[in-house]
Amino acid sequence: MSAPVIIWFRRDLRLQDNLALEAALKSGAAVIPLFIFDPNILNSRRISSVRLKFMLSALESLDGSLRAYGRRLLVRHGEALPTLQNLIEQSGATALYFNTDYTPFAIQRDAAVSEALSIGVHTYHDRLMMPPGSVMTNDDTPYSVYSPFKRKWREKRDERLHIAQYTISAEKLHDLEGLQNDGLPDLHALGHSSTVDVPQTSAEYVSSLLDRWVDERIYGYKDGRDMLGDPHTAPLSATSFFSPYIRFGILSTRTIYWHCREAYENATDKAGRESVTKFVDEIIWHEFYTHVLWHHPHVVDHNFNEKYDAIQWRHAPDMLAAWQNGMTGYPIVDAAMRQLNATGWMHNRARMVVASFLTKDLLIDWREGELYFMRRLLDGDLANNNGGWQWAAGTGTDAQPYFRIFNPLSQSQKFDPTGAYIRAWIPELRDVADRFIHEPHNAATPPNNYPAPIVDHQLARQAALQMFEAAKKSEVN
DNA sequence: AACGACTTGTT
DNA sequence: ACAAGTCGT
Repeated sequence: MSAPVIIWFRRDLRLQDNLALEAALKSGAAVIPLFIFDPNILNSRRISSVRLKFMLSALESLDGSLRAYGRRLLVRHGEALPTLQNLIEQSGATALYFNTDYTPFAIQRDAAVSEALSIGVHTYHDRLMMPPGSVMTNDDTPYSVYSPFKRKWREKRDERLHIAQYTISAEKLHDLEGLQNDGLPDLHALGHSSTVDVPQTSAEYVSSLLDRWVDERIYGYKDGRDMLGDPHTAPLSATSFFSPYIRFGILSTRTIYWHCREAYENATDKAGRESVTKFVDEIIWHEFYTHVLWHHPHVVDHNFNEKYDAIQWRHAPDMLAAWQNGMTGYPIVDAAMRQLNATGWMHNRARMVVASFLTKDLLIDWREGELYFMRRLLDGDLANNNGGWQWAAGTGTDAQPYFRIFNPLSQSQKFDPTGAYIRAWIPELRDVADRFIHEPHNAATPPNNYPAPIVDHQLARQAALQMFEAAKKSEVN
C-alpha cells in the first residue's frame, strides 16, 4: 500500500464540489480525511456554543457520508501544527491538501503550517469564487465601495470556474487502520451547552434545500426578502437560509452560483430574472466583505473609517443587557433578539434594525453588538458580521450615512405589517390589538409583563447625530 | 479631472 | 426634499 495524503477539513465540511478534496483524490494516493479541534479556536472570545453544536452536527454528517463508503473522518485534538506533524509521522503521509481560509487567525496559522512542514502543502481557492487581490480597482487598489466591486466581479469572474468533478470510493479513502482516532466529542466535553435545536446538516437535506430554492423559491426573493413573518407558519420566509451552511462550507457558494445561473435561464419573466440577480448580489456581498477583511485586518476591532475613532460610545451595561435579552420595549427589536437567542439565526432585515437600535438609539459601541452576534449566530462569520455591523454603525466600507437612522416604528410597520413576527417571538404581546402591536405601551391597558420603551427614539436620534458630529469636529482639529 | 454614482431611510 | 461627501472611472 502506497503512502497516503491528508485533506484537512476546516470551513469546507462537505464531500461535494470541494477543490482541495478533488486534488487530493486525483493525486492517486489514499486520502485521510482529517478534522482538528484546535484549542486556539475553542478558547477564542467569539466562540459560540450554538454554532459549535451546529458544527458538530455538520461533522457527524460528514463522517456519515464517509461511512457510506465504509470509511471514517479522522478527528484529532490539539494545536494545528503539532497535530499535523504527529499525524504525518504516524501515517507516512506525503502531502497535505486544504482550502484557503481568509481570516486573520487562519492566515497566520496556515502560513506557519506551510512553512514548518517538510511535505508538499497544496492550497485552493474554494471558499471564494474570486480570491482577494483578484478584484481590484483600475489603480490596483482594493475597493471600498460595493457597487463598483460588484461590477468588476461580474466582469472578471472566471468563466472556467467549474464544479469540481470526481468520484469517491472506498479505495480512494485511507482506511485509517492503526491511526489513533479521537472521534467526535459531544458539546459538553468541549465545555459548552445549548438548548437550541440546530438545523439539519445531512448532505441530502442541504441538497434538497438548494433544489427547492433554485427550482421555485428564489423567484420570490426580490419581493419577499425584506418581509418578516411568523416562522411557524412560514418557516423559511422568503430568504434562502443558506447562511449557516455557507459559514461551514456545508454548501459551496460556487455550487449555489452555478445553480443560480441555471435558475436565471429558467426564469419565465423579467421579475424572476431580477430575483435571481438580486440573490447573486448577496453572494457577491459575501465575497466583498471577505476581501475587505483580508485587505484591512484592523477592522476586526477598529473602525474602517478612522474619522469616527473619536466617538464616545456610551457605557451602559443595563441598556446592553436589555437589548441582548429582547427587553427594550421596542417590539420589533425584542422579537428579533429573541429569535436570535432562541434559534441562533435572525432575518437580515431584523439584523439591520437591531444594529441601528444598539448604535443609534442606545449609543452603544458596534463592537458590543458584533461580539454578541458572534456568540449567538449559527452563521457567525467574522468578515460578514463585522462588515454588516460597521455598515449599520456608519463606520464601515460603503457604510450607511450616519444621519440615516432607522426608525424602529416605521421599520416595524413596513416589514412586519401584521405583527406576525412580533407575536411569534414575544408571547407577552400575543393578545395586543393589531393597531397597538408596534407600540403596545400606547394601548389602553398595556401588557404588564412587557417593558415600556427604555429610550425615546426621537431624543436618542438627536443625541446620536450630535455624537457623530462632535466626533467629526474633533477629528478635523 | 470632471462627473456620475452611491443596498437596505426619514420627516 | 433632505443629507454629505467621496469613490472610481
